[in-house]
Amino acid sequence: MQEKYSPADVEKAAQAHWKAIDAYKAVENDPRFPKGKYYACSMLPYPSGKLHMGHVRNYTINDVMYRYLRMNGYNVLMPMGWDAFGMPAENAAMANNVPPAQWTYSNIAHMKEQMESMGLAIDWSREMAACKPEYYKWNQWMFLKMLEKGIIYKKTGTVNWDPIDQTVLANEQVVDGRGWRSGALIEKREIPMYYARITDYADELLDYVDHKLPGWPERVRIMQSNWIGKSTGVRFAFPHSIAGADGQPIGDGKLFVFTTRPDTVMGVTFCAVAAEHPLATHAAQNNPELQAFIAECKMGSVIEADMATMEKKGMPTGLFVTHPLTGAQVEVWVGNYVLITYGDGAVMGVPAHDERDFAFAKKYNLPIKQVIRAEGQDYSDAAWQEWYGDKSVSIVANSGKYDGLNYAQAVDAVAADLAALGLGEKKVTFRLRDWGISRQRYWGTPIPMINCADCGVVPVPEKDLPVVLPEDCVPDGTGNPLNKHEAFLKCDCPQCGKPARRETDTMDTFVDSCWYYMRYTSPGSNASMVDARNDYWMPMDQYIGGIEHAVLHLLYARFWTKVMREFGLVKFDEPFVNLLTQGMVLNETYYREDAAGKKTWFNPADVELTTDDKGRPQSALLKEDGAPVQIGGTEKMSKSKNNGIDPAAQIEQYGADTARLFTMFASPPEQTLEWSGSGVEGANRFLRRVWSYAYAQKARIDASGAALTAAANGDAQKTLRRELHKVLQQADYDLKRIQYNTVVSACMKMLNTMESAKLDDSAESNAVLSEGLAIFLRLLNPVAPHITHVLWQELGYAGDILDAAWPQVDPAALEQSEIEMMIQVNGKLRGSVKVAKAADKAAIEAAALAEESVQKFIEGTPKKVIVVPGKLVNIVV
RNA sequence: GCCCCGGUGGUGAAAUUGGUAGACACACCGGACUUAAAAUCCGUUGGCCGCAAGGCCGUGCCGGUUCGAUUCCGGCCCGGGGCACCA
Repeated sequence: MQEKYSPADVEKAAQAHWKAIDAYKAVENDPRFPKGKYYACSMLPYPSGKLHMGHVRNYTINDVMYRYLRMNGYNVLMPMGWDAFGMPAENAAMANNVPPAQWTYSNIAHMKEQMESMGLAIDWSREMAACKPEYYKWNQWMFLKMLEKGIIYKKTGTVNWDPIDQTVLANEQVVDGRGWRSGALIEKREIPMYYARITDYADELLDYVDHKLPGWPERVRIMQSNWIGKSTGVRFAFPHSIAGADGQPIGDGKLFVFTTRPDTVMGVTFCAVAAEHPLATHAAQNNPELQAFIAECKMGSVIEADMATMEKKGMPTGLFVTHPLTGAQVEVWVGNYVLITYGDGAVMGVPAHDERDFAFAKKYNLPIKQVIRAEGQDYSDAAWQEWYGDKSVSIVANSGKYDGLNYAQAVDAVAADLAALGLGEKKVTFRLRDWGISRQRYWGTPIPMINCADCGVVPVPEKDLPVVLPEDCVPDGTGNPLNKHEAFLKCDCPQCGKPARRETDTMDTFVDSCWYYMRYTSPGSNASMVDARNDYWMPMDQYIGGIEHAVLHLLYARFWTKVMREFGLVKFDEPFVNLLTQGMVLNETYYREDAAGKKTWFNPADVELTTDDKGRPQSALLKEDGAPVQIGGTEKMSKSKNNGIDPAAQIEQYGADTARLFTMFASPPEQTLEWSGSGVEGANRFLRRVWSYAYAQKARIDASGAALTAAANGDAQKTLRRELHKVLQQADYDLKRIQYNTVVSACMKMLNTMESAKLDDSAESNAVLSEGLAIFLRLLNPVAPHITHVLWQELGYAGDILDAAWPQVDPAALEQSEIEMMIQVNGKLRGSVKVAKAADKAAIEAAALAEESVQKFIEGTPKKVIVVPGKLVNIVV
């Protein structure tokens, strides 16, 4: 055994051993693991080139879970794969004139090496990459099945066009009116494309996320719920006879609106339509002023973020529609706050009971008619704002036959009357849109369709799948290179056999991540996308990934699963039973600002900090030139702030165990983690101490554990055993609730306890020590698998620590004849007293009252004495 | 604007969900070892008062419930995230 801890040697040896025995290959129904399967999976990485700290954190959490559960008898699966399609590869291709395929495959190779250097328990036999035909063939197969069932359909629609990336984005990919990757202002374009009917599943997706996913974090459930955005109300029409250019009534003579407050319908004093609404277009024909206003609205609507704060503006169209229940003529306005994309692009205006309508009516002097009062309140003294939002107390008033009805009654009555007129019905509206999956991009799954001059758009027959994406293209920034790839384009029409052209659009890469975690379960499955093995592993027991995927990926994957269920491919409703969203990794930032205000960011590794006597940072100097830089605060590690720490460099300097230990120790998995160079040093110092301690005690270790039963009679022995088992108990609890930072604390505490134990040289002491180290190494193993693997061997413990049984708390070790109880007087800590463990309440009370240190706080007889068993005594005076 | 999640020493954090606040670390300071430095080891470290024994205060702020509140309730302040003219 080496005297000094050498991470490089230790990790090389451990990793070679794992490789030699194929340690992490998971087999269905493996008899070695009696507790059954546990599928713990991380969100698959994009192969950007190298690992970042977010990956390290993600996979370490996954790995700790794996090792803990395996030692507890579970058949654990931890797979890995590559989100290998997507735009960065195209951008890199343009920059370096290399095909995306080549760039991607070499990145995968490099990142895989880095993962191996972390000592992760990955079953590589299940590795997948989204850009491999054997994978994306099944995207195409699902596409065709969904097309056949009408779950995918083609339509020409207004789409978000990203002018920098030259592609269409889903609504979800547009953030504040800008492309989620490029940051470019999004334009509207009309493009034919394929949509998936996720809205058909909106109700079920909402129901499960609201009520049936207890293993998901509350905030993710709320985010999804908001995203789906269910509203219940009534959709109804205002009849009219406004005719268009063709002489026919526009919209069949009906102006449809949607409202969640049909109980206020008698208070309508105007209608407002979106700038894009047919009535607006019609009215503008001979009205240049309105034309200009509509143009202004369309311009403004590009930047959604500004819309919320934008002033409510409108203009009358001069057109009138008929109120369906009163017959009154209602003027139609164009309003800049009405969205063409929601409902029917038109709203009824009830200024008395809607904040926006109220502001609008005030501004343009439109009538305000109150038709709601609060329960128990007079009609006259109710101000609209106070109870508009609270449907539970509103009563209809000033509305003829509806007077006196509460919300639910009014909705029913109004809906029934509108239905009788054939003008409306109850309706549920969602914020969620159908998912546009076509992308005008090269590096993705080809959409398996063929355009034939005679037959039109024809699906590729299943037998001809996969439609293989050529891997030799180099995009040049002028659109999709497939459009120039004759060998790809050229094909025969499956229907008529005549020469035809292939569709060149590819699928959104979110399709790839919809089901990859199921493909892991069925590697090599050629006859179907997943096989019987999927039934064994899925649904996934634990999914781990970043909060940034709380809506998009997780919603699409849930949708996809439900479609697969419909096709009989899976038997469950939801793919992910438990979800852990790990926190971001942060680091300090340093910058200099030039005269023009442009900031240059410096990597923390190149900056020297000076601190005051409390250790607070005072100033920062760039190592290179010794001149000061500004301290910019702690932010998410990113390229743009140049505050990333390279995991490879950390592993090189300290070893993987140190990197793992630090990332687990610094904060709980779900919280943000602040990088700290000295914290890493501390983690490394701990592992060096572990090694030195094991080295020093090696001669005393009796790995057989034979002497233990007779041992532990001395006070020091008992105390040590008690401490160790107590800490183990706590650590077990923390492992179960995935609070790994305190598990590391527990390891540190154990080492401290063993080091300071005052043991003699007896065989009994040696036995206690042997037990202690065996517990300690196994507890530390999930976090630091390499050093514990080697020490387990060096100290002569039996077998491979990987499959050692998890240490069990010995209740006998925890037993104490005497316990210390705290004494409070009026809730304030005043002293403590040792009492026999078996002491009854009266005895404890007496002992507490007799305690000298507390007596001076007690005058006369105590009013009351509260005894909390095993904890404390509170004396109330 | 609405909806979430946070706020605890100089710093990261803990407190098994109402029972000893600050575990475990980092940093700082002091000491040992060393010719010296690094490494290592030992010790102090929430604030205030006090020579000390000890006392008082203390988990963003103000109240409340309770024998007892970081934890529960009400109202504010601050930070982070999500949604945002959604009818």
